[in-house]
Amino acid sequence: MARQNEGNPRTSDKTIGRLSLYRRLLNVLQGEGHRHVFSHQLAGIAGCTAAQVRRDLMAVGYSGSPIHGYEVVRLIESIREFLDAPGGQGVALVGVGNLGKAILAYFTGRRPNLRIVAAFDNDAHKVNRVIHGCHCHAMADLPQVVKKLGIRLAIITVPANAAQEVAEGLSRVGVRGLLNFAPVRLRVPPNVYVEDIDMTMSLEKVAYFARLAGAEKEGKP
Amino acid sequence: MARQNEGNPRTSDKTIGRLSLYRRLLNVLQGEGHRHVFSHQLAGIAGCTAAQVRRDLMAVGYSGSPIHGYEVVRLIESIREFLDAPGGQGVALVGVGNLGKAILAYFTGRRPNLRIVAAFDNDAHKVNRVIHGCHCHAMADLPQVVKKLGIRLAIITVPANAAQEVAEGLSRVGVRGLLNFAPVRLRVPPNVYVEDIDMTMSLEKVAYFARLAGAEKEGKP
DNA sequence: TACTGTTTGTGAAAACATTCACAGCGTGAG
DNA sequence: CTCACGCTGTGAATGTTTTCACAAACAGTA
Repeated sequence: MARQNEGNPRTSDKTIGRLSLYRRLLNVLQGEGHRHVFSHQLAGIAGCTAAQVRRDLMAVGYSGSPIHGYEVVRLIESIREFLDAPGGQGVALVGVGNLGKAILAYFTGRRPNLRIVAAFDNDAHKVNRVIHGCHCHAMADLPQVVKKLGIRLAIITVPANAAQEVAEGLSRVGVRGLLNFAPVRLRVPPNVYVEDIDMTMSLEKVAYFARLAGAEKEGKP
Repeated sequence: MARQNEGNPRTSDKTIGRLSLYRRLLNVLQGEGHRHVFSHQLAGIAGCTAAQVRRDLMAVGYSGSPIHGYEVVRLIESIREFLDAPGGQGVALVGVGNLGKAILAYFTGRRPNLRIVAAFDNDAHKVNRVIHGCHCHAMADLPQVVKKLGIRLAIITVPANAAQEVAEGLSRVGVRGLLNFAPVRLRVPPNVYVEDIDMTMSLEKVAYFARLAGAEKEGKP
């Protein structure tokens, strides 16, 4: 079995993100009946350059042909091998408010490799009910449930003031990756990876750059 | 009036994001009664280095004192002047599904400078109702409403297959910034800024790096 | 067979972002 | 007054990501 090159310079954050994107695009292409794809085509759909695509694909260790480009099926498979945990991973969702529910709905029936297998909330009205196909447990049961299901990933959709405590609780029971929607910077042990989705920040970025774009009347000649 | 330095190297994406973050942290500090703050303190809360904070703050053109650090109130004000449009900007939200509703709820009563002033959907059950404090219009009325309210920013929370069309429609009626939640790369005119929030991609990133962190048993000695 | 056109994979260069490190400053101690 | 301290602002160094540009590969054509 081909061990993925060992002392390699750790694949970057951004490359991983784009690989995930490429895979999704490739699935669409496959659905449309494409057998092969060139780097510049993928780049066109993904919104980046062909060189970027080729550079990213170096990480997964699958080579295309200079004549036919990349074989769609094989490339999808190679990305899957590179990105996904064998056998899939269960995900916990903590905080079943508006956003939490929306995310449950959003992820239901998507990538079967990453399934939300348990939700948690401390609102008695939600506990022990099934919401968008997912059982909602009491917060107090989090440690047992996480351990029993072997959960290593969690999505945090609790209010800002509860997020740090939740993150600590999750880290303590073996969770190694957090997708955090609370507008707070979490302090976690170094073996836990945190990805923040900060909608307020993103919206402010949009507002700033939209304003710039609008103000750019006198462009360069 | 101090014109913001003109031929300056365009302030980066990342810096803008962090400025938004600093502002939020500063608001918390202010609420806790802090009058002054040092770069290293801000860095500690924001999760970056002191040099980074100082470098970012160069963009806003407010200098701290080597003795007291930054005056919280004045710094907030300077960031506000730098980031915000004077008088605030209205935002449209297109697609009032689970996610759209959650976002309406999330942004209601936050930054008064960025308010969602109109929602759009083509589900007759939602049209002409007020959802989380926001009037929902029919998609067909989008051009008129956007023009009448002078909206230049929009949040896209429609299904993937409708997103491109919606983005084009918005671009056509003067919207200059899009916050896109649909898992699609939008093709828009170059004077429209797009920021993507791709939850699937983020979750896959978390899964990948969490797995790496877990596998790192034999660290370096 | 030889030549053409197109694409991959990848060193090298460029662009961009972060961190280092220090001059300069103002305060408080002596 | 003089000194020492701790912080800011920023030039320079370092690190990271993206882009350039070209050798190598090979199908098609004649």
